[in-house]
Amino acid sequence: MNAPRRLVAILGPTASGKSALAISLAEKLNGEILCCDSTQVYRHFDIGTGKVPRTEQRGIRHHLVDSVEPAEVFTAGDYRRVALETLEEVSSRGKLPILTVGTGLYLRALLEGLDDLPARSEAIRERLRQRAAKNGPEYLHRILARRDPTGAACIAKRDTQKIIRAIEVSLLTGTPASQLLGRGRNPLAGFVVMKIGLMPARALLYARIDHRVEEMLESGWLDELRSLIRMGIAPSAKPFTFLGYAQLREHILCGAPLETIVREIQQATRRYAKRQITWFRREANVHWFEGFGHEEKIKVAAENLLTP
RNA sequence: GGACGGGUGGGUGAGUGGCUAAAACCAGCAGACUGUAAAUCUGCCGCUCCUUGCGGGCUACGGAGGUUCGAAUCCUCCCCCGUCCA
Repeated sequence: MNAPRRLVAILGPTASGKSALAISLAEKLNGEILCCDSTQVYRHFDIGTGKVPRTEQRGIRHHLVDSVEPAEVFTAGDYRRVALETLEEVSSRGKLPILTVGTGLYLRALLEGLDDLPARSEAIRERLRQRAAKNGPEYLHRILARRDPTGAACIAKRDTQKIIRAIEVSLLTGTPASQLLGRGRNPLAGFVVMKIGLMPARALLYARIDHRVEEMLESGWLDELRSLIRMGIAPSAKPFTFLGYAQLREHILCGAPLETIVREIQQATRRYAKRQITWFRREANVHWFEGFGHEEKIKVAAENLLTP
C-alpha cells in the first residue's frame, strides 16, 4: 500500500478568489491546478466563465479547463471520469493536485463517487417533456409517485428536472431510483483531502461580483460572445445558457439595453453565489477562512495550514 | 394663487368600509439537490410573546383629527410630490 498522497480542494463562491489562492499555493507547494467547475471545462467560453488567462497563470499548469467542445453535453459523471485520470497523472509526477471548486456537485462526484446509474437518455427526456407540456406541471410527479413513491416524496412537485431524471433511471433500470441510490458509490481512495473554504463577508462578496461583471465586459466579453455566435455554435449549445452568456445574447440578438442586462447578470451571479454557499456549508471538514483568496493574509494562513 | 392626479411594508405596485399584517412581482434571508448543477426546486420575509397554534399582544397604508360596531379605504384640515392653468 502506497503512502496516502495529498489533495487540496479550495472551495468558495464565485469571485471569492479561489484561483488567486490556488496559484499562490501551487507556487509554494509544488502544485498543479485542477479545475472543478462545470463551465470552465468548455472551450472558447473564457471571459464569462472566469478562466485565468494564460499570462496570469504564472507557469502553473491548469488541468481540465477547455476539455470539451461547446456542442457537447458534459455532466457530473463525465467530470468524475476525467478528473480521476488527471488526478492520478498529476500526483504520479509528484505534484500536489489543487482543485478549485465552484461546482459542489462535481467535487462530490469526484470525492464520494456516483452510484452506478445510467447516463441521460435524450429520447426518454424528450418524450417526458412533451407529455408534461400536455398534462400540466405536476403530471410528471404523479407518474413518478406511481413508479417510485419513496423517490417522489423527496422531490418537489414542480422540480421537473429532478423528476425527469428519477423517472428516466427507473425506466432504464426497471428499479425505482430511490432504491438504487447510496448503494454503489465508490469514494476516492488513496488521497488525504484538505479542504479550504473561502467565505468573504456577504456585502463584500456581492460588491466584488458586481465589479467583476463590469471588468469582464471591459475585457471584451461581448466581442468573445459575438465571435462565438459567428463560429456557428448551435444556439442550443449548453454554454450559451451559462450565467451572463444567456443575458448578453439577448442584448446582441434582440437589442435588450446593455445597462439592464448588466444589472441582471450581476443579480443572477449574486444568487448563484448564494446557492454555492448553501451547498458548501454542508461540506464536511472544511477549514474556513473569512476573506478573499487574493488577500495576502489568507494566502499565508492557508499555506501554514498545509505545511506541517 | 387656482385645477386636477398622487403619497401603501426595503423597492415597484394592487387594494377603494369588515374575508387585510395588507395581492402580485422584485430585492433579501434560509434551505434542498447523485449524469443540465452558472441548472432545477422549496420555505421565510413588520415587531414581539408563548403552552408553536389556521395562537396571543403591539405597531403599520404622508400627518393630525373626525364619522363608524369596524377605515389603507369615507369626511375635515395640514404637509409633500407630479402635471396643467395663472
